[in-house]
Amino acid sequence: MELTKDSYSIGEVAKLFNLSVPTLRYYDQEGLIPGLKKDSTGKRIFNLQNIDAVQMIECLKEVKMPLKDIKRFMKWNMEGDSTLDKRLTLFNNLDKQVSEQIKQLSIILKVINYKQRYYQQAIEDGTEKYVSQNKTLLNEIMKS
Amino acid sequence: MELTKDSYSIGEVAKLFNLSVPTLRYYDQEGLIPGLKKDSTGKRIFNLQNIDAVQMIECLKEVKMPLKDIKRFMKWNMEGDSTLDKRLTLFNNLDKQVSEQIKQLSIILKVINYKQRYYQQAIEDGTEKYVSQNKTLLNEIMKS
DNA sequence: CATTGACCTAAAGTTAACTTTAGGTCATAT
DNA sequence: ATATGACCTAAAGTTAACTTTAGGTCAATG
Repeated sequence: MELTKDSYSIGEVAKLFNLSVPTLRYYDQEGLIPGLKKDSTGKRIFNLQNIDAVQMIECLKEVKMPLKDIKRFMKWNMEGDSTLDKRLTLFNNLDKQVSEQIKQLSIILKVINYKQRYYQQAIEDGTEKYVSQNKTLLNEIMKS
Repeated sequence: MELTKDSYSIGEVAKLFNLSVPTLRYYDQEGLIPGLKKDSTGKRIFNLQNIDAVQMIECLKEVKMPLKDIKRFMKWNMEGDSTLDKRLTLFNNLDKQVSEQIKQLSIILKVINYKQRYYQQAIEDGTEKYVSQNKTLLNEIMKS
C-alpha cells in the first residue's frame, strides 16, 4: 500500500482496505476512528493517523478482537499517558494470544496436509475404502 | 485429549471441547455431526467418529470457515467416493488459505512486538511524547 | 440546467452463531 | 416416594457486525 497523499476520501480508504464505504462509516460511528474530521460540507477526511487507525482495526479484527474491545483501545489512545500501562498490558496479552493462534494454525495446517494426502490416495484408488479409516483426526493432531 | 471409552454423552463431549451442551445440540440439528445416533430414550451417543467430526468442526471454525460450509463438507463425507475430488479441492484451498493466515498473523505479531517496545519505552519515559510518533504502523507492517 | 457520482444521515433490516426459556422424560440417590 | 441431575424438544430471544433503504447535499460534466 503506497500512501502518496496526506488525506483521503472515504471511498479511497474503502478501496485501500477492501472495505465497504458503509462499513467505514459504521466504524466511525462506533468511535473506532478517533479524531476523524469532516470538511465544511460534512465529508469525512482521512489523514494518515486515521488510516493508521483503520489499519490497526484490520489487524485486531484478524486476531479476532471484538469491535467493542478495539473501541476501548482507541479510547485509551485518546486519553493519553494515563492509559500507557493498560495499553502495554493489552499488547502483552495479545502477544501471548496471537503466538498461541499461530501454533494452533500450524497444527491445523498439518491436519489439512494429512487430509490432502488422504484424498489424493483415495482418488488414486478410486475409493476411500482402502485409505486408513481407523486413525482418528485427533491422533493426527496430537502428532504435532 | 485422552479417549478411553468408545462412546460419550453430550455433556462429556461438551467438556472435552469446551463447548456448551446447547451448542452441540445446535450443531447436530444443523447437520454438522452426520451419523450421530440416539439411544432408546432419545439421548445422543457420540462415538469416536462423531467426536472426530466435532474435532474437525473446531478446526474449521478456527480457520474461519462458516458453519454452512462445514455442513456442506460433512454432507460430502456422507455421500461417499463421488465427492472425493470436491473434498480434495476443499483441502487444497484450505492449505493455501491457512498458510496465508499464518503469514498474516506473523506480520501482526511483529506489529504487536513493535507496540510492546513502544509502550515499554513510553512507560519508562513517563509519556509517549518522546517515542517515535511519525512512523506509521503501515511502515512497520511493510518491514515484515 | 439537468443529471451523474461521490458523499451524507438516520433508521430499519439482515445474518450467523449461538443462548435462553419452558416444559417434559428418566435413572439414581436420600 | 420425592428430589436431583443429566438429558430431551421446540421455539423464541440475543448479539455482533454489518448492509440496506430512503431521502438529501454538492460539485462537476454534457
